Amino acid sequence: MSETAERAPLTKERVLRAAVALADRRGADALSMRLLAKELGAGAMSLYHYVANKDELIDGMVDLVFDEIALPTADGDWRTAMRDRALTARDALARHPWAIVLMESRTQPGPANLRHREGTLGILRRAGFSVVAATHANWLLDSYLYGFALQVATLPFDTKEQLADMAEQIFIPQIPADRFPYLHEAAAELVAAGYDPATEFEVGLGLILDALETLRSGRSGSHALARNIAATNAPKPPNS
Amino acid sequence: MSETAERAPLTKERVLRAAVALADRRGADALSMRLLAKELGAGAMSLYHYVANKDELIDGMVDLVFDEIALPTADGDWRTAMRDRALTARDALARHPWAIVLMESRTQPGPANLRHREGTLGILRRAGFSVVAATHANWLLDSYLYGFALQVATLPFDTKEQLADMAEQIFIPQIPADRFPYLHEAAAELVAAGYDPATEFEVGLGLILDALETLRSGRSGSHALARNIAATNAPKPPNS
DNA sequence: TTCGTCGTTCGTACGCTGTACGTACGACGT
DNA sequence: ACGTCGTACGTACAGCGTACGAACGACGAA
Repeated sequence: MSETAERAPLTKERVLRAAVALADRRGADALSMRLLAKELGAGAMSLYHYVANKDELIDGMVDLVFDEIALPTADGDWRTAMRDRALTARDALARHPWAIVLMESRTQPGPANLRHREGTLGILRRAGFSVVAATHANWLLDSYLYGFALQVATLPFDTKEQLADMAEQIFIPQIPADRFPYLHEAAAELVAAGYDPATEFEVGLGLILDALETLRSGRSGSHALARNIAATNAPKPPNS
Repeated sequence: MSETAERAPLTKERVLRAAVALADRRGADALSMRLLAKELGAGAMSLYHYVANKDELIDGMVDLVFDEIALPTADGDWRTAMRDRALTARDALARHPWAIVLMESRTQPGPANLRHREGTLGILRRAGFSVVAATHANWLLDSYLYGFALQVATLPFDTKEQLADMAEQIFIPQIPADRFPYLHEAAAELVAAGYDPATEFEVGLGLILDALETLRSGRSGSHALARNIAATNAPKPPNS
Protein backbone atom coordinates (compact mmCIF):
# COMPACT_ATOMS: atom_id res chain seq x y z
CA MET A 1 0.00 0.00 0.00
CA SER A 2 1.88 3.04 1.30
CA GLU A 3 5.26 1.58 2.14
CA THR A 4 7.83 4.24 1.55
CA ALA A 5 5.68 6.75 -0.28
CA GLU A 6 4.54 9.02 2.52
CA ARG A 7 7.28 9.48 5.05
CA ALA A 8 6.47 13.05 5.84
CA PRO A 9 7.52 13.84 9.39
CA LEU A 10 5.13 12.65 12.05
CA THR A 11 3.18 15.36 13.80
CA LYS A 12 0.19 15.32 16.14
CA GLU A 13 -1.91 16.87 13.38
CA ARG A 14 -0.88 14.15 10.93
CA VAL A 15 -1.52 11.39 13.44
CA LEU A 16 -4.98 12.73 14.27
CA ARG A 17 -6.00 13.19 10.64
CA ALA A 18 -4.81 9.70 9.76
CA ALA A 19 -6.77 8.33 12.71
CA VAL A 20 -9.95 10.08 11.54
CA ALA A 21 -9.45 8.77 8.01
CA LEU A 22 -8.85 5.27 9.30
CA ALA A 23 -11.94 5.34 11.50
CA ASP A 24 -13.99 6.66 8.59
CA ARG A 25 -12.75 3.93 6.31
CA ARG A 26 -12.70 0.91 8.59
CA GLY A 27 -14.87 1.83 11.56
CA ALA A 28 -14.08 2.64 15.17
CA ASP A 29 -13.36 -0.96 16.12
CA ALA A 30 -10.62 -1.26 13.53
CA LEU A 31 -8.80 1.75 14.90
CA SER A 32 -5.80 0.29 16.71
CA MET A 33 -2.51 1.92 17.47
CA ARG A 34 -0.64 -0.68 15.47
CA LEU A 35 -2.79 -0.34 12.38
CA LEU A 36 -2.72 3.44 12.58
CA ALA A 37 1.06 3.38 12.87
CA LYS A 38 1.35 1.07 9.86
CA GLU A 39 -0.89 3.46 7.93
CA LEU A 40 1.59 6.22 8.72
CA GLY A 41 4.58 4.06 7.91
CA ALA A 42 5.76 4.12 11.51
CA GLY A 43 6.09 1.81 14.48
CA ALA A 44 3.25 1.53 16.95
CA MET A 45 5.12 3.09 19.83
CA SER A 46 6.13 6.13 17.81
CA LEU A 47 2.58 7.43 18.10
CA TYR A 48 2.98 7.80 21.83
CA HIS A 49 5.24 10.75 21.26
CA TYR A 50 2.28 12.74 19.98
CA VAL A 51 -0.55 11.42 22.14
CA ALA A 52 -0.28 10.32 25.73
CA ASN A 53 -2.56 7.34 25.17
CA LYS A 54 -5.43 6.18 23.00
CA ASP A 55 -7.95 8.25 24.93
CA GLU A 56 -6.10 11.43 24.10
CA LEU A 57 -5.96 10.33 20.49
CA ILE A 58 -9.73 10.00 20.49
CA ASP A 59 -10.14 13.38 22.19
CA GLY A 60 -8.19 14.92 19.33
CA MET A 61 -10.19 13.09 16.69
CA VAL A 62 -13.46 14.26 18.23
CA ASP A 63 -12.32 17.84 18.26
CA LEU A 64 -11.39 17.59 14.59
CA VAL A 65 -14.93 16.53 13.80
CA PHE A 66 -16.31 19.37 15.91
CA ASP A 67 -14.28 21.71 13.77
CA GLU A 68 -16.23 20.56 10.72
CA ILE A 69 -19.47 21.88 12.16
CA ALA A 70 -20.26 25.38 10.98
CA LEU A 71 -19.90 27.82 13.82
CA PRO A 72 -23.03 29.95 13.78
CA THR A 73 -22.40 33.56 12.91
CA ALA A 74 -23.82 36.53 14.67
CA ASP A 75 -25.83 37.95 11.79
CA GLY A 76 -29.21 36.67 10.73
CA ASP A 77 -31.99 35.39 12.95
CA TRP A 78 -31.50 32.69 15.53
CA ARG A 79 -33.74 30.24 13.72
CA THR A 80 -31.68 29.96 10.56
CA ALA A 81 -28.47 30.06 12.58
CA MET A 82 -29.51 27.09 14.71
CA ARG A 83 -30.91 25.33 11.67
CA ASP A 84 -27.67 25.71 9.74
CA ARG A 85 -25.65 24.50 12.66
CA ALA A 86 -27.87 21.45 13.10
CA LEU A 87 -27.68 20.58 9.41
CA THR A 88 -23.91 20.85 9.15
CA ALA A 89 -23.57 18.92 12.39
CA ARG A 90 -25.82 16.23 10.99
CA ASP A 91 -23.64 16.06 7.88
CA ALA A 92 -20.43 15.91 9.89
CA LEU A 93 -21.80 13.09 12.04
CA ALA A 94 -22.91 11.26 8.91
CA ARG A 95 -19.37 11.54 7.53
CA HIS A 96 -17.90 10.30 10.82
CA PRO A 97 -20.45 7.95 12.39
CA TRP A 98 -17.90 6.69 14.90
CA ALA A 99 -17.77 10.19 16.39
CA ILE A 100 -21.38 10.30 17.58
CA VAL A 101 -20.87 8.25 20.69
CA LEU A 102 -17.41 9.59 21.39
CA MET A 103 -18.40 13.24 21.08
CA GLU A 104 -20.69 13.24 24.05
CA SER A 105 -18.81 10.67 26.05
CA ARG A 106 -15.61 12.69 26.39
CA THR A 107 -15.70 14.27 29.80
CA GLN A 108 -13.25 17.00 28.83
CA PRO A 109 -14.63 19.28 26.09
CA GLY A 110 -12.03 20.22 23.49
CA PRO A 111 -11.43 23.78 22.25
CA ALA A 112 -13.65 23.37 19.18
CA ASN A 113 -16.40 22.05 21.42
CA LEU A 114 -16.14 25.05 23.73
CA ARG A 115 -16.08 27.51 20.85
CA HIS A 116 -19.27 25.89 19.64
CA ARG A 117 -21.15 26.03 22.89
CA GLU A 118 -20.16 29.66 23.29
CA GLY A 119 -21.30 30.48 19.75
CA THR A 120 -24.70 28.86 19.95
CA LEU A 121 -25.36 30.19 23.40
CA GLY A 122 -24.54 33.68 22.13
CA ILE A 123 -26.98 33.37 19.25
CA LEU A 124 -29.76 32.35 21.57
CA ARG A 125 -29.04 34.95 24.22
CA ARG A 126 -28.91 37.79 21.73
CA ALA A 127 -32.17 36.53 20.22
CA GLY A 128 -33.87 37.08 23.54
CA PHE A 129 -33.64 33.67 25.18
CA SER A 130 -33.08 33.77 28.92
CA VAL A 131 -30.14 31.77 30.24
CA VAL A 132 -32.44 29.00 31.38
CA ALA A 133 -34.48 29.05 28.19
CA ALA A 134 -31.28 28.87 26.14
CA THR A 135 -30.20 25.91 28.25
CA HIS A 136 -33.46 24.16 27.47
CA ALA A 137 -33.02 24.98 23.80
CA ASN A 138 -29.52 23.55 23.69
CA TRP A 139 -30.52 20.38 25.47
CA LEU A 140 -33.42 19.85 23.13
CA LEU A 141 -31.50 20.57 19.94
CA ASP A 142 -28.39 18.62 20.89
CA SER A 143 -30.35 15.64 22.15
CA TYR A 144 -32.30 15.49 18.91
CA LEU A 145 -29.15 15.89 16.88
CA TYR A 146 -27.14 13.17 18.60
CA GLY A 147 -30.06 10.82 18.98
CA PHE A 148 -30.99 11.16 15.35
CA ALA A 149 -27.43 10.65 14.19
CA LEU A 150 -27.15 7.63 16.45
CA GLN A 151 -30.21 6.03 14.93
CA VAL A 152 -29.31 6.90 11.35
CA ALA A 153 -25.78 5.57 11.70
CA THR A 154 -27.07 2.02 11.98
CA LEU A 155 -29.87 2.16 9.44
CA PRO A 156 -29.25 -0.07 6.45
CA PHE A 157 -30.87 2.39 4.05
CA ASP A 158 -30.45 6.05 3.11
CA THR A 159 -32.61 6.72 0.10
CA LYS A 160 -36.24 5.94 -0.50
CA GLU A 161 -35.28 3.34 -3.09
CA GLN A 162 -33.17 1.48 -0.56
CA LEU A 163 -35.99 1.79 1.94
CA ALA A 164 -38.38 0.22 -0.55
CA ASP A 165 -35.98 -2.66 -1.22
CA MET A 166 -35.43 -3.24 2.49
CA ALA A 167 -39.10 -3.15 3.29
CA GLU A 168 -40.12 -5.54 0.56
CA GLN A 169 -37.31 -8.03 0.84
CA ILE A 170 -36.58 -8.07 4.55
CA PHE A 171 -38.90 -6.13 6.77
CA ILE A 172 -42.33 -7.15 5.54
CA PRO A 173 -41.59 -10.88 5.24
CA GLN A 174 -40.04 -10.94 8.71
CA ILE A 175 -42.84 -9.10 10.49
CA PRO A 176 -45.87 -11.37 10.83
CA ALA A 177 -48.95 -9.30 10.09
CA ASP A 178 -51.05 -10.95 12.80
CA ARG A 179 -48.66 -10.16 15.67
CA PHE A 180 -47.46 -6.79 14.38
CA PRO A 181 -50.33 -5.32 12.38
CA TYR A 182 -49.29 -1.69 12.75
CA LEU A 183 -45.64 -2.27 11.88
CA HIS A 184 -46.74 -4.35 8.91
CA GLU A 185 -49.07 -1.66 7.70
CA ALA A 186 -46.50 1.07 8.23
CA ALA A 187 -43.76 -0.66 6.26
CA ALA A 188 -46.02 -1.08 3.27
CA GLU A 189 -47.60 2.34 3.46
CA LEU A 190 -44.36 4.26 3.87
CA VAL A 191 -43.05 2.74 0.68
CA ALA A 192 -46.32 3.38 -1.13
CA ALA A 193 -46.35 7.00 0.02
CA GLY A 194 -42.82 7.51 -1.30
CA TYR A 195 -41.52 8.29 2.17
CA ASP A 196 -37.97 9.62 1.90
CA PRO A 197 -35.78 9.07 5.00
CA ALA A 198 -33.35 11.74 3.81
CA THR A 199 -35.82 14.50 4.69
CA GLU A 200 -36.75 13.10 8.09
CA PHE A 201 -34.18 15.09 10.03
CA GLU A 202 -35.52 18.43 8.85
CA VAL A 203 -39.07 17.53 9.81
CA GLY A 204 -38.24 17.06 13.47
CA LEU A 205 -35.83 19.97 13.37
CA GLY A 206 -38.56 22.27 12.09
CA LEU A 207 -40.92 21.14 14.82
CA ILE A 208 -38.29 21.74 17.47
CA LEU A 209 -37.45 25.20 16.19
CA ASP A 210 -41.14 26.08 16.22
CA ALA A 211 -41.34 24.88 19.81
CA LEU A 212 -38.30 26.92 20.79
CA GLU A 213 -39.94 30.07 19.51
CA THR A 214 -42.62 29.65 22.18
CA LEU A 215 -39.84 29.14 24.72
CA ARG A 216 -38.10 32.32 23.60
CA SER A 217 -41.17 34.48 23.90
CA GLY A 218 -41.83 33.01 27.34
CA ARG A 219 -45.18 31.55 26.36
CA SER A 220 -44.95 27.78 26.32
CA GLY A 221 -47.72 25.60 24.95
CA SER A 222 -49.55 23.54 27.51
CA HIS A 223 -46.47 22.67 29.49
CA ALA A 224 -46.56 24.55 32.77
CA LEU A 225 -43.05 23.58 33.84
CA ALA A 226 -41.41 25.10 30.80
CA ARG A 227 -43.50 28.22 31.15
CA ASN A 228 -42.47 28.70 34.75
CA ILE A 229 -38.81 28.21 34.07
CA ALA A 230 -38.82 30.41 30.99
CA ALA A 231 -40.10 33.25 33.14
CA THR A 232 -37.31 32.89 35.69
CA ASN A 233 -34.73 34.97 33.89
CA ALA A 234 -35.12 37.99 31.68
CA PRO A 235 -32.69 38.12 28.76
CA LYS A 236 -29.71 40.32 29.49
CA PRO A 237 -26.81 39.55 27.15
CA PRO A 238 -23.34 40.23 28.48
CA ASN A 239 -20.72 42.11 26.49
CA SER A 240 -22.75 44.47 24.41
CA MET B 1 -15.84 -13.71 46.45
CA SER B 2 -18.42 -16.20 45.23
CA GLU B 3 -16.39 -19.37 44.93
CA THR B 4 -18.69 -22.24 45.60
CA ALA B 5 -21.69 -20.32 46.90
CA GLU B 6 -23.75 -19.86 43.77
CA ARG B 7 -23.44 -22.87 41.57
CA ALA B 8 -26.98 -22.82 40.31
CA PRO B 9 -27.14 -24.40 36.86
CA LEU B 10 -26.05 -22.14 34.05
CA THR B 11 -28.81 -20.96 31.76
CA LYS B 12 -29.02 -18.33 29.05
CA GLU B 13 -31.25 -16.26 31.32
CA ARG B 14 -28.75 -16.44 34.16
CA VAL B 15 -25.85 -15.57 31.87
CA LEU B 16 -27.67 -12.56 30.43
CA ARG B 17 -28.75 -11.22 33.81
CA ALA B 18 -25.27 -11.59 35.22
CA ALA B 19 -23.90 -9.76 32.19
CA VAL B 20 -26.32 -6.87 32.72
CA ALA B 21 -25.41 -6.69 36.39
CA LEU B 22 -21.72 -6.75 35.57
CA ALA B 23 -22.06 -4.00 32.97
CA ASP B 24 -24.10 -1.92 35.42
CA ARG B 25 -21.50 -2.35 38.12
CA ARG B 26 -18.25 -2.06 36.19
CA GLY B 27 -19.15 -0.46 32.87
CA ALA B 28 -19.32 -1.80 29.34
CA ASP B 29 -15.56 -1.91 28.90
CA ALA B 30 -15.11 -4.24 31.85
CA LEU B 31 -17.57 -6.76 30.45
CA SER B 32 -15.39 -9.60 29.22
CA MET B 33 -16.29 -13.22 28.74
CA ARG B 34 -13.64 -14.29 31.22
CA LEU B 35 -14.78 -11.91 33.94
CA LEU B 36 -18.43 -12.74 33.38
CA ALA B 37 -17.63 -16.44 33.65
CA LYS B 38 -15.72 -15.92 36.87
CA GLU B 39 -18.69 -14.00 38.23
CA LEU B 40 -20.82 -17.04 37.50
CA GLY B 41 -18.28 -19.44 38.95
CA ALA B 42 -17.65 -21.03 35.57
CA GLY B 43 -14.97 -21.25 32.93
CA ALA B 44 -14.91 -18.71 30.13
CA MET B 45 -15.72 -21.14 27.38
CA SER B 46 -18.74 -22.51 29.19
CA LEU B 47 -20.64 -19.37 28.28
CA TYR B 48 -20.46 -20.25 24.63
CA HIS B 49 -22.98 -23.00 25.18
CA TYR B 50 -25.61 -20.36 25.85
CA VAL B 51 -24.59 -17.58 23.47
CA ALA B 52 -23.01 -18.03 20.07
CA ASN B 53 -20.59 -15.15 20.60
CA LYS B 54 -20.25 -11.90 22.47
CA ASP B 55 -22.45 -10.06 19.99
CA GLU B 56 -25.33 -12.39 20.73
CA LEU B 57 -24.71 -11.86 24.43
CA ILE B 58 -25.05 -8.12 23.93
CA ASP B 59 -28.19 -8.56 21.85
CA GLY B 60 -29.72 -10.42 24.76
CA MET B 61 -28.63 -7.81 27.28
CA VAL B 62 -30.14 -5.02 25.21
CA ASP B 63 -33.42 -6.85 24.92
CA LEU B 64 -33.51 -7.28 28.70
CA VAL B 65 -33.19 -3.51 29.10
CA PHE B 66 -35.93 -2.98 26.53
CA ASP B 67 -38.13 -5.17 28.66
CA GLU B 68 -37.75 -2.70 31.53
CA ILE B 69 -39.43 0.04 29.52
CA ALA B 70 -43.14 0.24 30.18
CA LEU B 71 -45.05 -0.93 27.16
CA PRO B 72 -47.70 1.71 26.53
CA THR B 73 -51.22 0.47 27.07
CA ALA B 74 -54.15 1.06 24.79
CA ASP B 75 -56.28 3.07 27.21
CA GLY B 76 -55.76 6.74 27.97
CA ASP B 77 -54.75 9.44 25.54
CA TRP B 78 -51.68 9.23 23.36
CA ARG B 79 -49.94 12.10 25.11
CA THR B 80 -49.74 10.51 28.53
CA ALA B 81 -48.97 7.14 26.95
CA MET B 82 -45.99 8.51 25.05
CA ARG B 83 -44.92 10.55 28.05
CA ASP B 84 -44.96 7.54 30.36
CA ARG B 85 -43.02 5.48 27.88
CA ALA B 86 -40.41 8.20 27.48
CA LEU B 87 -40.01 8.60 31.23
CA THR B 88 -39.63 4.89 31.97
CA ALA B 89 -37.25 4.59 29.04
CA ARG B 90 -35.22 7.48 30.40
CA ASP B 91 -35.08 5.73 33.78
CA ALA B 92 -34.08 2.40 32.26
CA LEU B 93 -31.29 4.05 30.27
CA ALA B 94 -30.11 5.84 33.40
CA ARG B 95 -29.94 2.51 35.21
CA HIS B 96 -28.05 0.93 32.30
CA PRO B 97 -26.01 3.68 30.66
CA TRP B 98 -23.99 1.17 28.66
CA ALA B 99 -27.18 0.20 26.84
CA ILE B 100 -27.79 3.56 25.18
CA VAL B 101 -25.29 3.10 22.41
CA LEU B 102 -25.88 -0.60 22.02
CA MET B 103 -29.65 -0.31 21.80
CA GLU B 104 -29.69 1.58 18.58
CA SER B 105 -26.57 0.03 17.15
CA ARG B 106 -27.90 -3.51 17.02
CA THR B 107 -28.98 -4.15 13.46
CA GLN B 108 -31.30 -6.96 14.47
CA PRO B 109 -34.13 -5.75 16.73
CA GLY B 110 -34.93 -8.18 19.52
CA PRO B 111 -38.47 -9.32 20.42
CA ALA B 112 -38.90 -6.73 23.19
CA ASN B 113 -37.79 -4.03 20.77
CA LEU B 114 -40.35 -5.14 18.18
CA ARG B 115 -43.13 -5.36 20.74
CA HIS B 116 -42.30 -1.82 21.70
CA ARG B 117 -42.33 -0.35 18.24
CA GLU B 118 -45.62 -2.06 17.56
CA GLY B 119 -47.11 -0.75 20.81
CA THR B 120 -46.11 2.88 20.34
CA LEU B 121 -47.07 2.88 16.70
CA GLY B 122 -50.49 1.52 17.65
CA ILE B 123 -51.02 4.27 20.21
CA LEU B 124 -50.21 6.94 17.67
CA ARG B 125 -52.26 5.42 14.86
CA ARG B 126 -55.34 5.01 17.02
CA ALA B 127 -54.91 8.59 18.22
CA GLY B 128 -55.31 9.77 14.65
CA PHE B 129 -51.72 10.04 13.45
CA SER B 130 -51.23 9.07 9.82
CA VAL B 131 -48.58 6.47 9.13
CA VAL B 132 -46.14 9.14 8.01
CA ALA B 133 -46.99 11.47 10.90
CA ALA B 134 -46.51 8.60 13.35
CA THR B 135 -43.14 7.91 11.74
CA HIS B 136 -42.14 11.52 12.28
CA ALA B 137 -43.35 11.34 15.86
CA ASN B 138 -41.33 8.22 16.60
CA TRP B 139 -38.19 9.64 15.06
CA LEU B 140 -38.51 12.82 17.04
CA LEU B 141 -39.30 11.16 20.34
CA ASP B 142 -36.70 8.41 20.05
CA SER B 143 -34.00 10.77 18.86
CA TYR B 144 -34.64 13.05 21.82
CA LEU B 145 -34.73 10.13 24.20
CA TYR B 146 -31.49 8.51 23.08
CA GLY B 147 -29.67 11.78 22.56
CA PHE B 148 -30.65 13.03 25.97
CA ALA B 149 -29.67 9.79 27.65
CA LEU B 150 -26.36 9.86 25.79
CA GLN B 151 -25.57 13.33 27.06
CA VAL B 152 -26.74 12.67 30.61
CA ALA B 153 -24.74 9.46 30.88
CA THR B 154 -21.50 11.41 30.81
CA LEU B 155 -22.51 14.38 32.93
CA PRO B 156 -20.60 14.56 36.22
CA PHE B 157 -23.61 15.91 38.09
CA ASP B 158 -27.23 14.88 38.67
CA THR B 159 -28.67 17.19 41.28
CA LYS B 160 -28.66 20.95 41.46
CA GLU B 161 -26.29 20.83 44.44
CA GLN B 162 -23.76 18.86 42.42
CA LEU B 163 -24.24 21.27 39.54
CA ALA B 164 -23.48 24.18 41.83
CA ASP B 165 -20.33 22.50 43.14
CA MET B 166 -19.18 21.65 39.64
CA ALA B 167 -19.82 25.12 38.32
CA GLU B 168 -18.06 26.89 41.12
CA GLN B 169 -15.07 24.63 41.50
CA ILE B 170 -14.40 23.50 37.96
CA PHE B 171 -16.45 25.12 35.26
CA ILE B 172 -16.24 28.81 36.10
CA PRO B 173 -12.52 28.88 36.92
CA GLN B 174 -11.69 26.99 33.72
CA ILE B 175 -13.78 29.15 31.39
CA PRO B 176 -12.09 32.52 30.92
CA ALA B 177 -14.74 35.18 30.98
CA ASP B 178 -13.17 37.21 28.21
CA ARG B 179 -13.10 34.44 25.63
CA PHE B 180 -16.34 32.74 26.68
CA PRO B 181 -18.56 35.47 28.10
CA TYR B 182 -21.86 33.71 27.48
CA LEU B 183 -20.73 30.36 28.90
CA HIS B 184 -19.32 32.16 31.89
CA GLU B 185 -22.51 34.05 32.49
CA ALA B 186 -24.64 30.94 32.01
CA ALA B 187 -22.72 28.85 34.51
CA ALA B 188 -23.11 31.47 37.19
CA GLU B 189 -26.71 32.31 36.42
CA LEU B 190 -27.94 28.72 36.25
CA VAL B 191 -26.64 28.11 39.73
CA ALA B 192 -28.12 31.36 40.99
CA ALA B 193 -31.49 30.54 39.46
CA GLY B 194 -31.51 27.15 41.18
CA TYR B 195 -31.58 25.33 37.86
CA ASP B 196 -32.23 21.63 38.45
CA PRO B 197 -30.88 19.28 35.76
CA ALA B 198 -33.19 16.52 36.96
CA THR B 199 -36.22 18.25 35.46
CA GLU B 200 -34.57 19.06 32.14
CA PHE B 201 -35.78 15.95 30.36
CA GLU B 202 -39.42 16.73 30.98
CA VAL B 203 -39.08 20.27 29.65
CA GLY B 204 -37.98 19.13 26.21
CA LEU B 205 -40.39 16.22 26.31
CA GLY B 206 -43.30 18.57 26.94
CA LEU B 207 -42.28 20.80 24.06
CA ILE B 208 -42.01 17.80 21.74
CA LEU B 209 -45.40 16.43 22.73
CA ASP B 210 -46.93 19.86 22.11
CA ALA B 211 -45.31 19.89 18.68
CA LEU B 212 -46.61 16.41 17.89
CA GLU B 213 -50.14 17.53 18.57
CA THR B 214 -49.88 19.92 15.64
CA LEU B 215 -48.53 17.02 13.56
CA ARG B 216 -51.47 14.84 14.56
CA SER B 217 -54.09 17.35 13.60
CA GLY B 218 -52.33 17.89 10.30
CA ARG B 219 -51.64 21.57 10.98
CA SER B 220 -47.94 22.13 11.44
CA GLY B 221 -46.47 25.37 12.72
CA SER B 222 -44.46 27.30 10.20
CA HIS B 223 -42.77 24.26 8.76
CA ALA B 224 -44.17 23.61 5.29
CA LEU B 225 -42.44 20.27 4.82
CA ALA B 226 -44.02 18.72 7.86
CA ARG B 227 -47.42 20.09 6.88
CA ASN B 228 -47.21 18.58 3.43
CA ILE B 229 -46.14 15.19 4.64
CA ALA B 230 -48.69 15.11 7.41
CA ALA B 231 -51.42 15.56 4.82
CA THR B 232 -50.20 12.65 2.73
CA ASN B 233 -52.01 9.91 4.61
CA ALA B 234 -55.31 9.89 6.37
CA PRO B 235 -55.39 7.84 9.57
CA LYS B 236 -56.86 4.40 9.03
CA PRO B 237 -55.88 2.00 11.80
CA PRO B 238 -55.72 -1.67 10.85
CA ASN B 239 -57.33 -4.39 12.93
CA SER B 240 -60.38 -2.68 14.34
C1' DT C 1 -22.90 -54.70 33.90
C1' DT C 2 -20.93 -52.66 29.95
C1' DC C 3 -20.96 -49.70 26.06
C1' DG C 4 -21.91 -45.99 23.11
C1' DT C 5 -23.96 -41.38 22.87
C1' DC C 6 -25.04 -36.77 24.22
C1' DG C 7 -25.20 -32.48 26.83
C1' DT C 8 -22.24 -29.70 29.38
C1' DT C 9 -17.89 -27.92 31.00
C1' DC C 10 -13.54 -25.95 30.26
C1' DG C 11 -7.98 -26.11 29.42
C1' DT C 12 -5.14 -24.70 25.99
C1' DA C 13 -3.78 -21.93 22.26
C1' DC C 14 -3.78 -18.22 18.56
C1' DG C 15 -3.84 -13.74 17.06
C1' DC C 16 -5.19 -9.53 18.45
C1' DT C 17 -5.24 -5.29 21.78
C1' DG C 18 -3.05 -1.00 24.70
C1' DT C 19 1.07 0.33 26.43
C1' DA C 20 5.41 0.13 29.99
C1' DC C 21 10.16 -0.05 29.53
C1' DG C 22 14.51 0.37 27.62
C1' DT C 23 17.26 1.13 23.71
C1' DA C 24 19.07 3.40 19.57
C1' DC C 25 20.07 7.00 16.44
C1' DG C 26 20.67 11.76 14.33
C1' DA C 27 21.13 16.74 15.39
C1' DC C 28 23.05 20.18 18.12
C1' DG C 29 25.59 23.14 21.53
C1' DT C 30 29.92 23.18 23.91
C1' DA D 1 34.90 14.86 20.61
C1' DC D 2 31.28 14.65 24.06
C1' DG D 3 27.02 14.99 26.50
C1' DT D 4 22.09 16.02 25.80
C1' DC D 5 17.75 15.79 23.74
C1' DG D 6 13.93 14.83 20.52
C1' DT D 7 12.30 11.17 17.95
C1' DA D 8 11.66 6.35 16.79
C1' DC D 9 10.59 1.73 17.91
C1' DG D 10 11.65 -3.55 19.39
C1' DT D 11 10.29 -6.33 22.88
C1' DA D 12 7.31 -7.86 26.38
C1' DC D 13 3.17 -8.39 29.33
C1' DA D 14 -1.48 -8.83 30.60
C1' DG D 15 -5.80 -9.13 28.82
C1' DC D 16 -9.19 -9.83 24.97
C1' DG D 17 -12.61 -13.05 21.84
C1' DT D 18 -12.95 -17.52 20.59
C1' DA D 19 -11.56 -22.14 17.74
C1' DC D 20 -10.51 -26.69 18.92
C1' DG D 21 -10.75 -30.74 21.26
C1' DA D 22 -10.74 -33.26 25.43
C1' DA D 23 -13.06 -34.63 29.78
C1' DC D 24 -16.88 -36.05 32.48
C1' DG D 25 -21.53 -37.40 34.25
C1' DA D 26 -26.12 -39.08 32.89
C1' DC D 27 -28.62 -42.17 30.28
C1' DG D 28 -30.74 -45.88 27.31
C1' DA D 29 -29.56 -50.26 24.98
C1' DA D 30 -27.15 -54.56 24.91
